[in-house]
Amino acid sequence: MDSWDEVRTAFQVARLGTVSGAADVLGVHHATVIRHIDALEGKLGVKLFQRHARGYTATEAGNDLLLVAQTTDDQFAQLAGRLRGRGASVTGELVITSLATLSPMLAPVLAAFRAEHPELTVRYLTGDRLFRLEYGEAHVAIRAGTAPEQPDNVVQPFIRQALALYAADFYKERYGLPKDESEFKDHYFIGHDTETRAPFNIWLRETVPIENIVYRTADNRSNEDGVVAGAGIGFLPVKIAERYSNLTQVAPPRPEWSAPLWLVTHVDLHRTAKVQSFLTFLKAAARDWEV
Amino acid sequence: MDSWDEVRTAFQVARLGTVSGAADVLGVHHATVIRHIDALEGKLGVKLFQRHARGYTATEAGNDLLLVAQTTDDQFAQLAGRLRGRGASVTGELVITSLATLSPMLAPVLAAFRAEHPELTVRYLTGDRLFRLEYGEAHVAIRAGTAPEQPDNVVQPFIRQALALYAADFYKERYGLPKDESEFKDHYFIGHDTETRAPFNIWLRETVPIENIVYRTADNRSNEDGVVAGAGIGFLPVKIAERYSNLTQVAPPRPEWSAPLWLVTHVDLHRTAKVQSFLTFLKAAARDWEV
DNA sequence: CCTCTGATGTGAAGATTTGCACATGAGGGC
DNA sequence: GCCCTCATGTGCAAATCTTCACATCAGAGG
Repeated sequence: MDSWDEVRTAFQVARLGTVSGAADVLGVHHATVIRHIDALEGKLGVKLFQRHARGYTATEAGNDLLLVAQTTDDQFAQLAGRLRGRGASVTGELVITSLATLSPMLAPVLAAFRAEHPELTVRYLTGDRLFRLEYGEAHVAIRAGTAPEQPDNVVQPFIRQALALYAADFYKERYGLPKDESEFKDHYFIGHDTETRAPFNIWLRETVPIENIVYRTADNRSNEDGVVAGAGIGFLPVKIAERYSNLTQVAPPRPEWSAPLWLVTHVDLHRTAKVQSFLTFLKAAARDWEV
Repeated sequence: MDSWDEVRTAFQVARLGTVSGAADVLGVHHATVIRHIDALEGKLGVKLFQRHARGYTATEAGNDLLLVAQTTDDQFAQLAGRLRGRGASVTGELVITSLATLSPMLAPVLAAFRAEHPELTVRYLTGDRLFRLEYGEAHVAIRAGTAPEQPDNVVQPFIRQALALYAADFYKERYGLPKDESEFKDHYFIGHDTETRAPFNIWLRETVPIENIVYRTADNRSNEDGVVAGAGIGFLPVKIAERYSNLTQVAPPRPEWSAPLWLVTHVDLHRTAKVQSFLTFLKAAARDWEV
């Protein structure tokens, strides 16, 4: 059965009883209908209809086909309805991936977005490995660093996350706070263990003597924990630091410290209402994360 | 959803994950598959797949389609199996129509044929009105008289039903029997009420004085009842007369009395195994009905 | 009885679909 | 690191399918 269109044609003929009627419904010429039927009967080796001058009447085989094709027609109609609706509405799954750092900021946004769209299921993926948009693993990715340049991805600038230097009360009581940058050499800092291309990290290594970077971590979460514990002065996103009452801002955020974030979507999904709707929502919510 | 073939293409792509694989299975070029998908997505306004260099992965919409199309594919496969089997096997209905006269002879044949084909349902239609093969009312018709000449019907000569003259015991005891044709003028006969073109009836009216045809009936069954009741000498098919023990053959069957019978089938059904099988069976069984 | 309408059926022209060739790109294995 | 394989994607020619025009036929209605 390798031609579903012919089944569809036969279905309409069986339903309506005439070739001409079926041709009208299908929007094709009646000759086409006749040829479809002939072809189908030839392939199946069964007569589906008895031909007479007043129309086609279905044989037993034709009636059997009618029943099967009727349900198919119904199911396809339902499917088309669902699919067309899905294209224009915000339902189903929305899969977001980002660096784990952004989780505290993103979580309330995702929760609010889902609250606006009750039929939506949010999947928020963070992890060490990069989730690949190309394979449908996510609808939207938030990436840091230099602009990704993969061909099938739609990349747009998001925000520059405001970063500032913070010290915990424990540190302040023990070592005091630097009044300005010139006193940094007399203080202890928290930095990345490995040399990264992150702007604030480069700035840190250029400004502070390497021996003053006394607490080094491998990931952002550990870095945050170190700052909060008073292991040294360290960089934190402003939005994160605001969550702790025991932190004092040592220096206000500067643009040159922050790496740009990028919103990345797959080109196939970028135009969908679901993705567009979320992007708009996200950008509005992120306005005050900016430097 | 006005192109089931495109759904079928999308189904194979969703199932296999690659355009090339789907193209192989479908027996078309991969470019065709791509265009089908593009067309379908365009019509539905939804992305069914995310394209990447290693293949196509289905979106939620694509997975939805996959589920629906999978059942469709299964059902069509089953249907094709049933239909193809039906073309080559003797199952379903077999609808026969004939003059009511033939019922006594036909019934045992139909019973035996059905016994050979347990999946067959026999519908034997007799009645005043002619059942029309063109409208699918019957698979096989047995007609009397001159050869029917409708274009869509396949007509083949069947048999000439052996007719003979019979008298019942009641008649014989009261009037005796004619020794030969010359004594017919002294006997009473049973004939058709209206002038028919049936050969035996024409012969009767030419041979026997009209006033000797004293019992006239409108249909064959009444004619038979009249003969059996001894209302006069009358024509009966030999096969029918044999069923009665109280009948004496007044004159043996003659070819010129009998009208030819014809087997008629609709051209669309004539080549099917069911019809062919029945025709063969019927002709074998009818060999001894012949004149 | 005759016409008129609305069916099916078929050969030829036209339009759409398909197939082909080639380009491009991503992984896997040596 | 490089090649080799196997994907997708696209312009153009070819083949198929569709449409058109016309023929035929059955039945309804005067």
